This record gives sequence, C-alpha cells and structure tokens, in this order.
Amino acid sequence: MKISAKTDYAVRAACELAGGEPGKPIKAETLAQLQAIPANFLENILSALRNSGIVRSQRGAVGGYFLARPAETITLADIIRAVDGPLAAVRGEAPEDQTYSGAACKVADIWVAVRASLRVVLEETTLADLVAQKLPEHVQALIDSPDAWSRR
Amino acid sequence: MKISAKTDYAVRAACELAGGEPGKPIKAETLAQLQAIPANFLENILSALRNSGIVRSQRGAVGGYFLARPAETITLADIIRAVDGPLAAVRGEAPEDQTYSGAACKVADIWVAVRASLRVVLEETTLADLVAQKLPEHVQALIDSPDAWSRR
DNA sequence: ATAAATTCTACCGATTTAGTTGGGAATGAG
DNA sequence: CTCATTCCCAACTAAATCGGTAGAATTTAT
Repeated sequence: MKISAKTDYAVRAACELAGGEPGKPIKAETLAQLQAIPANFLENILSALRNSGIVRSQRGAVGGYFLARPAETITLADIIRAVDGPLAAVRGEAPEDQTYSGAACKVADIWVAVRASLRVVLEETTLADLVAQKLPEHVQALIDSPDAWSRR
Repeated sequence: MKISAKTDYAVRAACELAGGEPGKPIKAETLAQLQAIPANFLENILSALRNSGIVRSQRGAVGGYFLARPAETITLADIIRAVDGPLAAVRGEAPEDQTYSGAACKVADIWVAVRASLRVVLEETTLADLVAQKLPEHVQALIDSPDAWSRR
C-alpha cells in the first residue's frame, strides 16, 4: 500500500496548475522548480495526465500545461488512476476477481472494503478543494481524529 | 496502492490458523495446500509473522504453526505491517514526514486521511471477525454500499 | 539414532520504480 | 522565413522490490 513518487509528484504538479490562472499555460520546467520535481521525470507524468484528459498542453514559445477541465471536476482518484492505474489491486487484479476458499472465504470482502474506503477519500476530494484548503467534511474529520497523525 | 501477493497470502494463511483448533500446530505444507500458496514462499511469510509475534511455531515431528494470541486480538493491520511494513508510505516515508510547499501545501493532509481510512478498516477487523464471517458494522457498510463491487 | 519438521541464509529472474537521454515536431516571436 | 522555445515520445538504465527457489542446519518426538 505504498503511495508512489509518481503519484505524489502528479498531485503536486496538478495543484500548481489548479492554483494558476485558468487557461494560462505553465511550463513543465516551472512546475518542476516550484515543487522540486526532477524535470525529465515530470514530463513522463504530465504526458500520462494528458493522455487521460486531465491536462492539456500547448507547444511553442509561450507554451506549457494547463488543466483540461475546471479544478472542481478533477478528483485525486482521477489523477492517481492516470499515473498509477487502479486505486487498489490485489496481486495485479481487481479485488472482486479473486476467489478465496476455506477459512479465508471473506477475504475478498476486506479488499473491497479497503478499496471503498480509499474511494471515500480520493473520489470526493477535488483539486479545487486542495488548493482552497477546504477538504470535504468527512475527509477533514479523518484528519482531525486524535491519532491520525501518529505512527503505529 | 497495490495489495501485494505477500499480504494476500499472509492474511489467508492466518485465517486458516484462526480456523483451526487453538494451540494445535498446522504444518506450513498443509497451509500451502489449503490456500494454494507456493510452499517455499509461504515459509518466508510465516517467518515474518513469527518475528512480529503474530504466530508461533513448533519444530520437530508434530510441529507446525499456530497463532501466538487469540484471533480476537489480531487485526489485519498487524498482519500487513508484519509482512509489508507501514500501511501507507509516501515515497518510502511516513506521510507526516513529508513537507509540501506552494499550492500543494495540503497534500500531506490527504495522505494522512488515506492512511486513517485504511486504519478504519484494517485496525478494526480481526482474524476472528474474518473467520466468523461477521465483519465490524462500518466495514460491512462499506461492502454493502451500492457500487463497492463495481470497477471504476 | 533417526525421521519429521521448522529455521536460516542465500540466491535468482522478472518486474517495477524512479529517473535520464536524446532526437523530433509544433508553435509563435521577430 | 527562421529560429528559439517548448512539448512529444521512445528508448534506455540503475536500483529496488516482488515472487519464488534451494539447500543446509537445527530442533523435536519417538
């Protein structure tokens, strides 16, 4: 259950795009500097986001990247799926495709619950929420719970 | 956010141990057959579970593995941490150790929320719940939600 | 003793991760 | 038109991880 560098970078770059003026392109190089992301690697990531229709690009002297849709309509789940595939996969397949036998027969339910709980956070939070620093209530509630910030 | 084969295997093996008679050891070979897990790989996994104090082993002729504590006290989070490390790590570190700047300054909150939401499922569900097929209410609620079983 | 079983250490190939490199193609300013 | 700027894209790499194997050593019951 790791959150990859790619995912982390993608979300941060998207935040910068959401924070800029809508429609005004920002250079990849600028994004890389703003968020301290390796510039060449960021190009791979932006390419994935473009292929998924999350960002658009403009070439040429005053070119760069900008969001393809309003920030309110782009969820974190959209971004993660674009760069890293499905939110939760069990041994490379979807949870509901696994078959379990014997004492472990309810394990599929658990992986489905895990995926559902990720969705609750990642499908409901948009880029607009993130840059406005106003997260959905139930997400904020998770963050505010007493030991959310403590290690286990 | 992948659930590794190791994690899946570990949970399934632990279920079989929880389903057996308490204190009576089950051979690794038997566990492997019951859940169709590569036997040698399973040994690595059981070794990790033993180092974390989740299972105990007995060598010798009538040896095998058994749970070190009652199944009611072993959560899925315990098992996952034993074989795969922390529930949620960002680029190999804990979410609260990351620093974010500019438009992305709230991204840490999101990763903390993700971890918290995983905990809600995985810290509350015990091996006993799983083999009794009686999951905690809020976990069952996630599973019963209309589109939990559908792909995105 | 000895056979059954776990334990430990090391290894292996394939895949993934996190990047880098470099050439090419579009765009717009001058 | 030309040329600097910027994106585009495919290939490449080094290191880590994943999934799994192999075999010798150790422990225990009989």
